[in-house]
Amino acid sequence: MVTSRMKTIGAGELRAENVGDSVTLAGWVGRRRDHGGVIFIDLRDASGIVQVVIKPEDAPANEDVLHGLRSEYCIQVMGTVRPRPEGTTNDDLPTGAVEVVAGRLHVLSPSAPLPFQIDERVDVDETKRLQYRYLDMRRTRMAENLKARSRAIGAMRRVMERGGFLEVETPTLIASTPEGARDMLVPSRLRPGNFYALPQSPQLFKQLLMIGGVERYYQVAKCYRDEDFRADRQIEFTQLDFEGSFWGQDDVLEVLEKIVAEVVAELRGEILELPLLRMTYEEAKDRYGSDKPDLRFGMEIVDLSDVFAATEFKAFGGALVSGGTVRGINGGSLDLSRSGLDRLVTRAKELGAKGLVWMVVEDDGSLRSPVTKFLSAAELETLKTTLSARPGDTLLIAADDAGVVGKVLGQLRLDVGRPEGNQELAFAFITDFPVFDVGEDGGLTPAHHPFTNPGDLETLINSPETAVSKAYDLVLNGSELGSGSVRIHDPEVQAKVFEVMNIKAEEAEARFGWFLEALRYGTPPHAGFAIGIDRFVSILRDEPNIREIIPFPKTQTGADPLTGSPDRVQEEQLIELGIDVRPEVRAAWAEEEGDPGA
RNA sequence: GGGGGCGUGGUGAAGUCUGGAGUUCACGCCGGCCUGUCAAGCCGGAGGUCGCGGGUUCAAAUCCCGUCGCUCCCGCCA
Repeated sequence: MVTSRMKTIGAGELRAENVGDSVTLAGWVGRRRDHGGVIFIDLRDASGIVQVVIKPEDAPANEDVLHGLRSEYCIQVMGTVRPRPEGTTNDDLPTGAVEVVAGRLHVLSPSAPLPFQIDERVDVDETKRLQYRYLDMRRTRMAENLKARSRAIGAMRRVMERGGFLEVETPTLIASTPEGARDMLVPSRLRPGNFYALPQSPQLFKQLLMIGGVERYYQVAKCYRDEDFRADRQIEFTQLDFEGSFWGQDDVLEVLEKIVAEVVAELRGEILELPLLRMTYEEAKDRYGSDKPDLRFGMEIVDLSDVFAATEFKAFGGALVSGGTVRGINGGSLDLSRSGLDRLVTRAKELGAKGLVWMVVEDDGSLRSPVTKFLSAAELETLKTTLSARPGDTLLIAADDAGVVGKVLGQLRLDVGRPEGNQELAFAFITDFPVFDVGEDGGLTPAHHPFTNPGDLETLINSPETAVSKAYDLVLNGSELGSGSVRIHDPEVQAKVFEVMNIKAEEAEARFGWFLEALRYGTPPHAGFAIGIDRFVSILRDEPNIREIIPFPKTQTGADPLTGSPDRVQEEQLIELGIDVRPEVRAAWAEEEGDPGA
């Protein structure tokens, strides 16, 4: 596979049919088993591992290097493939039926003693792994993840090419837009005091491509958002970004289905059943308390407002009277102790609930709970029926306004029910997102970027809090894989949306005037999507975070332990850029360098 | 900005709650023996400022305060 003048075949490619071949191998010394008279080496390269047998009498010229071979030496072996002697084959290796008898052997490059072992037996501290990422990626886990990432991108490209999409690169030094995530900034030398931003997405450029007549565009695009890190968030990440003209929502979702199915087939060898589930935002919030529901398990949120419509229990009745709701989940056979149940109550309060009612269904069907005495027998019976309660089940009930109840029960559902080690893939498209998120104070914040088609303009203007936009997310196992929307192609609508989103006309003109201008020249209706490749592959590989899928990721504080970035620059560079570091930061530097103990 | 967890020879862990000599285990490393192993085996050896600083104490890896690093989460991520 990766042959050259220095090697004729990959170590991992050797099979019984190669017996008798003279081969030249090159790779790294994995495990070395030195029996004094005979030495075995597991020779590893990008294709896999093969056993090399070295006997001094077969290779007298090598005598001086043989016993000096150490882990991760880079070597070249000229030898002959032969079947392993009876009883010494290794069924755990694809190459286990054969071995290579070494003739000449060259050390191409010795290795210093390793900072950690290359084998998979121990979880090495991640900072150490990142500091020596080039060694970490010799280990199976990282090597396989890099291959999976490459294959996933390859599968995506196949679908795009098949669909006639044009790959176009958009600039990564662009104008800053203060809405949304914080921009990563790059100072300009030619215009001192001015800054580029790195793109949070290619959004406006791909819309310009639609206006430019490209019709079908895609790009494997690096995106940048200067926000805090999470297991599934880095400040730079990669998306498959695509857009189509004369498209509506269903056109986008159908292409997405092809992409997702191709990638799943490539990495999991599974045929995905299409079409994927579609669910509205409202339904997802109602049934799962989340806009990215984990659909691998049930435990749905059930509205109990009718059950307790006339209750005398103040916690429930009070919430209902003030326009709130009572909802519950059947947690199934949780079998929690009293302290375990109390922890759920504490958790619910952390999440914003005033309290949480738990009930355990006893063997005789009666309900054990601190609050049963406040509830009528009829209420308890209806409750059991409504939640399909069976002996052993634990019921969790919260009462408050719908937003709080959804958030609390949605999170408890995940805390209590999320299946560990479940390899199932539960995809869903979440559609009909609201235009605005309504804050606790009733304030409106845009739920999407202002280029999203807001649907019905009348609704947007008269009751913006209920407006539903043509925006959709792709969700997998409770993770948001990406989002997209039908875009605005009418400059009048675009201006109106800026207005509703509290971006003043002069400001919109100053910042997006060029884009409003572009919309005026026969803009086709268009729609698109962007899918997060790091997240997608990390879930398909069952990895706990996206760093395992990124070759050179950053730590939670944005540092790269290998190269030492970010780093201070020379004063001359700052002068050239016309910028200076603020005095308080310089003071902190001085303190750091002065007397660290003080 | 806030909350939780972790930091002990090169690597991974135990020891920390309940203070008493850097103690232990596995891997690796170095040397020796060994001709069919594949996590090779046997024998011997080296290697640590218990993240860093301060405090309490006769005595601190262990208790207290601070700080740094890593990590998970909330906020944030239109």
